Amino acid sequence: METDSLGDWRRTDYCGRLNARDAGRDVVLAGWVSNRRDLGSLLFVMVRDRTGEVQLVFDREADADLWERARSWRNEFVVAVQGRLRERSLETVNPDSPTGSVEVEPSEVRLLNTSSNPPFYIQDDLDVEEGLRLKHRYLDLRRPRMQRNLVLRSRVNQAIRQFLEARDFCEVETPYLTRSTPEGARDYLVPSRIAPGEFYALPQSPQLFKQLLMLSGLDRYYQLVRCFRDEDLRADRQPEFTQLDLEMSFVGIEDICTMVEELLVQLFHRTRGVCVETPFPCLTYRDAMDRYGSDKPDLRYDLEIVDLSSAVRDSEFRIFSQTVDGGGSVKGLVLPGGADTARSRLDAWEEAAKSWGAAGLIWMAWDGNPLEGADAVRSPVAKFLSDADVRAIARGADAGAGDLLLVVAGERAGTNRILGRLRVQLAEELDMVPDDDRLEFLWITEPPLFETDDAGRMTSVHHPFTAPCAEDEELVDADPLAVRSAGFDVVLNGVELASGSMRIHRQNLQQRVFSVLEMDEDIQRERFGFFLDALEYGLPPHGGIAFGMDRLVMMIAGECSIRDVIAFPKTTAARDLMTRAPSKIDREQLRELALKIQREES
RNA sequence: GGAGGCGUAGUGUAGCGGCUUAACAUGCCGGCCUGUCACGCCGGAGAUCGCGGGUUCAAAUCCCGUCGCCUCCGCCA
Repeated sequence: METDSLGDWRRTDYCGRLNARDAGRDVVLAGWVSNRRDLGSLLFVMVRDRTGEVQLVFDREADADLWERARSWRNEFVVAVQGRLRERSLETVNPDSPTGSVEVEPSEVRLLNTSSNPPFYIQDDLDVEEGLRLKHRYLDLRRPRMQRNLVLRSRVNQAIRQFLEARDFCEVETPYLTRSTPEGARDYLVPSRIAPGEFYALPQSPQLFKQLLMLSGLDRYYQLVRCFRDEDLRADRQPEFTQLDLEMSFVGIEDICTMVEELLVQLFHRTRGVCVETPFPCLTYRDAMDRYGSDKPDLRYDLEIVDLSSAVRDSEFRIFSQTVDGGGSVKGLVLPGGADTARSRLDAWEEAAKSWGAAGLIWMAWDGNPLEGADAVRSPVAKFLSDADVRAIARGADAGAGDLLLVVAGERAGTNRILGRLRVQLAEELDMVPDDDRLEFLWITEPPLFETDDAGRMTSVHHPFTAPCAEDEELVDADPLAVRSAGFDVVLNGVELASGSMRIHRQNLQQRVFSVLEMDEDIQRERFGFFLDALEYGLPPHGGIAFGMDRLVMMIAGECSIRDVIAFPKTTAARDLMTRAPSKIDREQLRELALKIQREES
């Protein structure tokens, strides 16, 4: 099909911004045909650009030649049109469209490019396999909703920069080709051509660089920076992701937190027009685990974990009393009005709890008034419980008639974890998560500094540069697992949005922490020598935080997957279906990098 | 590494041993239509049922394997 050149035509307006106030003007528009309605000698064509769409009207009686040309247009053809914008007559106004009060009467049109029929409709309420969207991402991104998300993301970035620049933060770029520092996630590695057999690692975060910038005296640093972690993917996790990384010198936790709250208030106000309340509620890690069984609890619903340990300490039911005797916990969740829950569902919950490591899940349903004692409750263990037990449990759980109590007994941390997962599942299954735009921010503070991994080795909960709480510093060598860190996370609706901490700024403490992590001096020198050297030259007290930008934008956009706010994301197998990366490389490239591919064992 | 779900015209689904020449919707192509906006009406084309193997007289349908996508667990300092 023959196409025209744009020539000297220049767009005067974006389609989506036209309204009745513009009526009477001559306009030049350019965009993609989004829809045609051919009524015979009358033809309506919608033209779409980044901002929206507007209707063109071609009338054979008005201009047979133009009408004939427009009739050959198909969806997604690229067109430019020159014409008069006119107000629609009252009966023909479309109240559902932002530009529904106007239409364009073209005087001349140019077909700038044709298009094959796209594999899916370019419209918002589409329901196609995500793989197909990713393969044709450039078309997926033509959808208004995706464009809105990209524009939103740009605005968020802009608002962040403006906020931080106004507070004397300085954006510094740090290297992507850097040194592998084992610990933490798997590195993405880049072979060096010039140094055969040696590798760069892509940064898991600019952590050490930003601390060194504090040493340099930059005082306040930030960066919107790509980070890389070679771990398995999730709906909220990509192998390359963007962080808002920032660091401040001569501050305490509260300075960083206050500033972050102000930033979030401004961000949500500017981009979504909502008021975020500050200060955010604050939970210690321990409280969060005890009350919600999670270090990122969703506070949009209650369903708090109740501790029944003291209520059942002297219970005749041995499983309860012995658990408490042995230092464990008996805890539960109360479902108000849940007494009539179907047996099959209770069984399914027990199965789930067992799959998470629970010895069992005991349910107690109060059909009558709990004060009546054992007669009022139905439970598989009812026969083991005395009247006094049942009353004490009901009191401890604050359960009333019609309520259901789900109980797990066992070691404290495990019990919390299991109930925490059950809490999330119950909330989803029973529709307890409000579907309004509620935003429940909170801080989680004082997480442990260390934990042990499966093999019993000591590892950092956050990273090895996190400072311990001042009052716990003495415990670092003596009882490392008891040490609380000066770390803090921002949680929003059950999603970890940001994680920060005060950092270690004295070499001696840093070395003690490395030692706890079972790194002897040789290993410390080999892995972090440059950093330990630097610590001799006056590192100021400092701390910082890093936001997951993909998650943040996802939350602001109201999307459920970070893939919907990333222009070109990867699948759960870390593939790019559009470019088909990763891909094999040719022998010559391998040779140049001094690499050999080991044949797969079959 | 593990668990689950999905895979059938361009797209979204139905069919789940033989009533199928694989159905429906939408998109696409053609025709008709002067106020549509999910336009409408009429007609048409379009599918090696993801791939490979097996069971069976007979497989889209059952079994095994494999690939791809999604969700979750492990993992993500």
